[in-house]
Amino acid sequence: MAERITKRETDYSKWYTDIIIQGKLADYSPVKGCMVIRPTGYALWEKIQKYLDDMFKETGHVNAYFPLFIPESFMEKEAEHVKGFSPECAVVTHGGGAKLEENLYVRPTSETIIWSMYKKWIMSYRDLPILINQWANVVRWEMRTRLFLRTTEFLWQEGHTAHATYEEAEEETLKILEVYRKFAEDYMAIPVLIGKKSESEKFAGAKHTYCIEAMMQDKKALQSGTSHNLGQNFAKAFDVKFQDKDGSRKLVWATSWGVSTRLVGALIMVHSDDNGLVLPPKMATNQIVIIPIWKSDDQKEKVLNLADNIKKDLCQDCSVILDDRDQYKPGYKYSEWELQGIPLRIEIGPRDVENNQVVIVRRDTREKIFVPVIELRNKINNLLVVMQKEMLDKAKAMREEFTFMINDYNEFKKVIDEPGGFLYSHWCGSVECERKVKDDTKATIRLIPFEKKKEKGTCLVCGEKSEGRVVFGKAY
RNA sequence: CGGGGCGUAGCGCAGCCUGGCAGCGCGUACCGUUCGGGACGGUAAGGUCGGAGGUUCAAAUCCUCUCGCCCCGACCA
Repeated sequence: MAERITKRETDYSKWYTDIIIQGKLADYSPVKGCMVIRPTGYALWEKIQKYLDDMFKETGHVNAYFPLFIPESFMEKEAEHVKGFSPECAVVTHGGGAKLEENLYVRPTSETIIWSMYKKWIMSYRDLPILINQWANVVRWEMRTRLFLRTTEFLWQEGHTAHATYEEAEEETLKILEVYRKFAEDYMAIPVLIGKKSESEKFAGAKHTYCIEAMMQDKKALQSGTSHNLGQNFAKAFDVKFQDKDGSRKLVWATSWGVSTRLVGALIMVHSDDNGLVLPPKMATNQIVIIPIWKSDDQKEKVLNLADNIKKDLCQDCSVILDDRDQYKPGYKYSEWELQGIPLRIEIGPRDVENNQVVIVRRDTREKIFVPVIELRNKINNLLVVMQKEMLDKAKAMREEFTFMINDYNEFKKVIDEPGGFLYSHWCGSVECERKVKDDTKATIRLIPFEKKKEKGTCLVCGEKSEGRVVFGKAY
């Protein structure tokens, strides 16, 4: 008998690792902090890439590719940026057997090398905007790593745009944030809060940072995507100016934005259960697995015949696998496919052939549904839509259950610890109070919500005036 | 970097205290019986006991050094 997955309530962290290792999504590699993304896990990343890439293209962006290596001097050009990233960079000092003239940083993010190129490419307002995205790997030498959530090397996309005006850059920043929100909710079935990061949480080198934040099943927050308005910081650092219509030379405005393989971690932690991965239909490589059941050869022929026909029928709408392996019993197959998160399982046995029906089992609810063969295609298509919606609704309901309005700091400390969740509280805006909350409770300001209501209140910590609530939570 | 745990068959582990044939479970291969929620019996293959040095007639076991990984914390997407 194969090993079971650790229950969420026993050890959430172990459960998460079990899902990934046993579900064959990824494996530990020989290199510390780095993981191998296995085909099952990579397929999820490919889904993410496919949908997002389409959305980026629809909003006018194009893909390009910049080098993995960044000259040390480039990193040092933007003060905040180098301060934020230097400590966590891998640096190449030798190449071809000789010490390099100048050290090369393995990119932790590509602003600097990209803006060194934008300097060459931007002369006139007619060259703007530049709307480039790249799919790439980056390296950040984190002290502690976790599969998908934080690995030394990870895959991501990074958009880097250049604009003539602040307003245009700001519009771009918000447009991408909306793309991220829509993708998270409509495809991954992950409800997200959108808002702005506080000064201390924003990107190193940004004017301000917007983000999407999701709640995991352990009530911790996961920053799932960021969109930065970089102002003119990188234009200044790399001296990127353009000649405007009126003949004057102006600094270019910048944005950058990204999501990473961390999203796979989010997908796992939001939906999965103690039996393995649970995938919303749109994120699954295959939506359906058919498990044929037989005893005699005579039954086998009849069952497989029906299964084949059903597969052909359903393949018109979605991706279907027929698991006709002879060496495993049905029960084993059920467990194996549940581990893989396949949304729907169709069981076809001798009794079903006789009654001209099949059994459908939903992965998310594990509900068994008996359906006449003639109604199957409609029923399946309907179920896939329903599941996609209900998974989002379920995640949203959980988030709402663990969202609290907190006015008193003692109560805050209690609630953040148990049950935990998103706490909406007043904050005066000072770094000191933010810091104190973090030191006392480990909770940080996840975001300052856009829908922040004008509401008079007093800061949770110092009691000074506040104009509205911000969202606190413990983060990954 | 601080704290904890662990390196023995592909995976999970026992054996170490008290030195004496390297074992168990799962998995794998083959044969037979099975097949509607992780089947069973039989046979077989599979090992530099993380590495180096030392003590000893004899080391997985005792001593010294060393390398690596995982978990918790600080840091971070």
